[in-house]
Amino acid sequence: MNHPIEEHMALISQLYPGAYTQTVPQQGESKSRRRRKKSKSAGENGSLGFKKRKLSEEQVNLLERNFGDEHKLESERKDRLASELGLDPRQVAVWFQNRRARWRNKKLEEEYSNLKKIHETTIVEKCCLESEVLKLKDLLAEAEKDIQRLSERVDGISSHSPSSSQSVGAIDPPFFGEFGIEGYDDDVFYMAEPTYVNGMGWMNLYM
DNA sequence: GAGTTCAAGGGTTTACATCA
DNA sequence: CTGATGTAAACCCTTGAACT
Repeated sequence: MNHPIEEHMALISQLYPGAYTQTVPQQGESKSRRRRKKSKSAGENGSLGFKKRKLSEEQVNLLERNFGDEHKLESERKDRLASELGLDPRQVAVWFQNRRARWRNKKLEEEYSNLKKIHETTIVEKCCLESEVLKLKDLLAEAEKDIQRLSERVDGISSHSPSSSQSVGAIDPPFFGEFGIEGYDDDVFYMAEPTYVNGMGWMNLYM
């Protein structure tokens, strides 16, 4: 009694003469693992030469639907699909392998484009932060100039006054009050520890 | 004729069976 | 039980025919 798959393969051989005839095991022959032999040219063996056959639209549609359900192909499903599609189970397995490879490539491409987007927005963000740093540096320079001017003014006043130490103490608090800073000594911009804001560690380079 | 697509080839790995 | 050997199938990367 013939195996159903072998009967099926015989039917395929009838439907597609010349295609896969090399891979269909003959009566009493053990099933070979290796499929077709590589042919140097299609017409080398005349009508017996291998001709690559494209799967039909319906076959591909059914395969795609099955792939959508589950990317992995168990042996039972492979045989069932093969018989539904009129294909060799090996062809179904190959199709799934190739389809998984295409799926992986697509995934990789998507991942790459997502990373690219993230990189681009990070670059823009970095530029904004850099220009912010420049603005703040300008402000800092201005403030330092103000400090310099005020301390020169204080020096000028104190040189005419006998109680110089008192007047300096009287002038300082209102000056820092202007910047909304209280309780600081003259080292206003000293930072004891590097202050890392989320993802902004690089800012310390400018400090 | 160069580039792309896709079924299939071929090598490797893994799981299981058999045997000494 | 265990290690060696064989076989089948799954997987991955490459190849080559067909198509654009």
